[in-house]
Amino acid sequence: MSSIREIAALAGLSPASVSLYLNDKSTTRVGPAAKERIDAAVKKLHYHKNIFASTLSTQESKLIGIIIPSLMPLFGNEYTNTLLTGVQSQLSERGYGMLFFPSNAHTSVEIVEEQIHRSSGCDGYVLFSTGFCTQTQVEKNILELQKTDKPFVTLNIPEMDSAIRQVLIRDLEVCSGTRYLLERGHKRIGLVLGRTGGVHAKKLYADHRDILEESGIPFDPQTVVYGEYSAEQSYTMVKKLLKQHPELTALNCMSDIMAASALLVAQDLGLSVPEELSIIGRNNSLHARLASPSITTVDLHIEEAGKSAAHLLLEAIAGSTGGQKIIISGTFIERETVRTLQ
Amino acid sequence: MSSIREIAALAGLSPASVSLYLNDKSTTRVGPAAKERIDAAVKKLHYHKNIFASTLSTQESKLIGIIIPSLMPLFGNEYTNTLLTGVQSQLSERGYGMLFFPSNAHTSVEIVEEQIHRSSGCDGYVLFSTGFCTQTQVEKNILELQKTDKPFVTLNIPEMDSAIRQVLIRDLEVCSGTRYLLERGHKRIGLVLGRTGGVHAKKLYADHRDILEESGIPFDPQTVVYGEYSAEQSYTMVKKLLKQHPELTALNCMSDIMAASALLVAQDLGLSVPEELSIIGRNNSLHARLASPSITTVDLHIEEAGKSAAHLLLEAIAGSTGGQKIIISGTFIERETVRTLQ
DNA sequence: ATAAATTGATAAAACGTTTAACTTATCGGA
DNA sequence: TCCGATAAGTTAAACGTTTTATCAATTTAT
Repeated sequence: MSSIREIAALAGLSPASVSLYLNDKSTTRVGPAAKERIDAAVKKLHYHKNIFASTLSTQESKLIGIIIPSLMPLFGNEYTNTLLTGVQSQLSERGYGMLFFPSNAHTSVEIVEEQIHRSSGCDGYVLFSTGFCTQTQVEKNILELQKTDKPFVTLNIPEMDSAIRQVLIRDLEVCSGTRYLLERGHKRIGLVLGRTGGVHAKKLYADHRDILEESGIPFDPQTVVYGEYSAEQSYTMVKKLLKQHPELTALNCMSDIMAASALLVAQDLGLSVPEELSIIGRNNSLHARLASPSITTVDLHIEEAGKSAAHLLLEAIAGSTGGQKIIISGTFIERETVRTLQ
Repeated sequence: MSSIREIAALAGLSPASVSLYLNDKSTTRVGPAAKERIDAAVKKLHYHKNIFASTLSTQESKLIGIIIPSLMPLFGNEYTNTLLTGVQSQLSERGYGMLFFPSNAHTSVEIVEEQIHRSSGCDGYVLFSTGFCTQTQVEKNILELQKTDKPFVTLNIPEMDSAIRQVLIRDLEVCSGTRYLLERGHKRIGLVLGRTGGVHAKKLYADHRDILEESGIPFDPQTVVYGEYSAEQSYTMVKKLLKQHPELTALNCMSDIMAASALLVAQDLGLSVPEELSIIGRNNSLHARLASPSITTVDLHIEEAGKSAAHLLLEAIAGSTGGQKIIISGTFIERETVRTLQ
C-alpha cells in the first residue's frame, strides 16, 4: 500500500535515498541520522517493497515459473511433490521464489502455453514432466519455452535433445526392476505401467521388452497392464492380469502406489508375497515402506533431481551458457517383496 | 523480451491501441485491419504481456501469496499438499496464480515475515497452518498479515478470533476418533499426536481428555505419545506405548501415516488388528486405504477446505467485507481396524 | 444541411522502483 | 589558500502496461 515516496516524505528525503538505503543498508550515500528516520518510517507505515515495481525496474524478478503440464490436480501426486520439494529447497537457498499459474485448459499443450504466457517476465522456467503427456506434446512445450528467450530446464523427460538443459532420472541400464527380477531368477515378469502413451510408461515398456529379449526370454505384450497411477485402477488391472497369467512369478511396478495395490491383490487372491509372487515398486515412497511386507523398490532420488534442476537453472540465469545434462541414477532399496528363485 | 511498443511499431499503431485490443479482443476502438496486424505482430515476436508491468499499472496481480510457516520441506506432507490442491483448483478456475516465496529463516515467525515481505503486491494471502507452529507464533503471523492491508484467509487454525476470515476443519464435536472408539466400547484408548506444542496436537489433546472425562473415564497423560508426523518416530513411540500400556485396546492416531506405523508395530508385537487392538487414523489418505487391514479413518475433507479458503479469499478480493468463518466437518470412513467390544 | 453520434485512433500520465548522473557541503592536506 | 576527496544527498529517466482524455473523420439522424 505505502510506497517509497511516502517513506521518503516521512523521512524528509528523496525516494532515491530511501531506495539506496533499503537495498544496501551499509551505503555511505545516506547518513546515519537519515537511516534512522527511514527505519522509523518503514516501521510506522509497514512498508514492503513492491516486487512488481522493482522487477520492472531491475528486469529481474527472482521468480521461477513452474510449468506442470498436468490435467490432474497439482500437488496430488507424490512424484511431482517430491520433485517440487527439491526444486523449492534449492531455490530458497538462493533467494528465489516460485510462480504457479495453473490453467484449466483441456490439453496439456494448451496448459503449458497458458502457464508460460501468464508467467511471462519471470527469470526462468522449470518444465516438469508428468506421466500424462506424450512425446509430441513435450516437444511442443519445449518449442514454446524456447520462444520466451529465458533459460529453462526440463525435469525427467526421456528422449530429449541433449542441447537442452535437463535433469534425467535414468533407470534403465543402472536399475531396471525387470533386470533386478531377472537376476533373481524370475522369467515370467508382469509389468504394471502408468498411462498408455505417457513418455515415461513408453520408456519403461521399451526397456522391459529389450531387457527380456536380450536375455532370450520372449516378451508377451499381454503381460503389460496400465494402472493409470491410481490405486483403484491398478487393483483392477493387476487382478485381471494375475488371473489370466498365473504363470507370472513377479511384477515390476512403475510406482510404489501401484506396487502396494498389487500387494493387496495378491493378498485377496491368496497369493503369498514373496513366496508365490515377487513385487518390486519404484520411487521409494512412504507407501513402499509402510506396506506389509515392506516393498522392495528403487529409489530414484527424485528430490535430488529437483535440486539439480534448480541448480542448473540458477547457473544459467547467472550467465553460464550452453546445454547441460545431469543424470541421476537410482539405487535399489531391498526389502521384503522379492524372492530369489532357486 | 519484446514489448508492447515493438508490437505497436510493427503494426503501425500506438501502444495504446495494442493494449486496448489485447485486453478486449472485441473492442470497437481498434479496426478490423489493425487487429489483424496486431495479431500478426504478436505471433511474429512471440509477445507475451509482462505481468509485472501490467500489475503495476492495474494494481491487480491476479496472484495469491501462499504463506506456509513450515520449517520442514514444502510439498513434503500430504496434508499440506491436499490443502494446496484445493486452493489451487479454485484459484485456477478464477484465473488466479500462486506465489511461493520460501524462506530459510529459522523460526516460523521469521519465515512468515519474509514470505509476506517478499510477496508484497499480490492480491491476497492464504495462511496455512502446520503442525509445527504454536498458538503464539500463529498470532504473530496474523498480526503481520493484517499490516499488509490485503485480504487474507487462514486455513485450519484452531482458536482463532472469529473476526478473521477462516476455514476451520472441525473434528471435535462431530467426529472425534476418541468418541468413535468410546462408542464402540473401548475404554483404554491411547492417543498418538503430531508434535508437542503444535496448535493442532494441543487441540486434539484437549478434546481427547475432555471427551474421556465427560464419559467418566480417567485420562492418563502417560497414554499420549508424539509421533512427529513421521513414520519412524511414530513406530518407536507407539511401540514404547504399547509395551508400557498393554491394557490399551485402541489407538487414536492424528494422521494416517502414524496409524499405518502403529499397524506395523502391532504386527511386530504379534497383536492382531482389530481383534486385540483397534486403530483409527485421520485424514483419509491413501496410506489408510492401502494398508492391510485397511485403516478406519476420518475424512477431514481437506481438499474441500482448501477450495473454500480460496473461494472466501476471492470473494474478499472482489469486495465482500467482514470476517467469515467456514466450518468443514469430517466424516468417518469405516474400514477394518476398529472392532466393537461386546 | 447541420447536429449528433460513432469509429478508429493517439498522447500522456500513472503505477512504484531503480540508478546513472549530477550537486552541494565539508574536510584534510599541500 | 585552494584542490581534491568524500559524504550526503537529489533529479530525472527508465522499466512495460494501462487508461483517461482528446481528436479527427465518418456516418447517422433530423
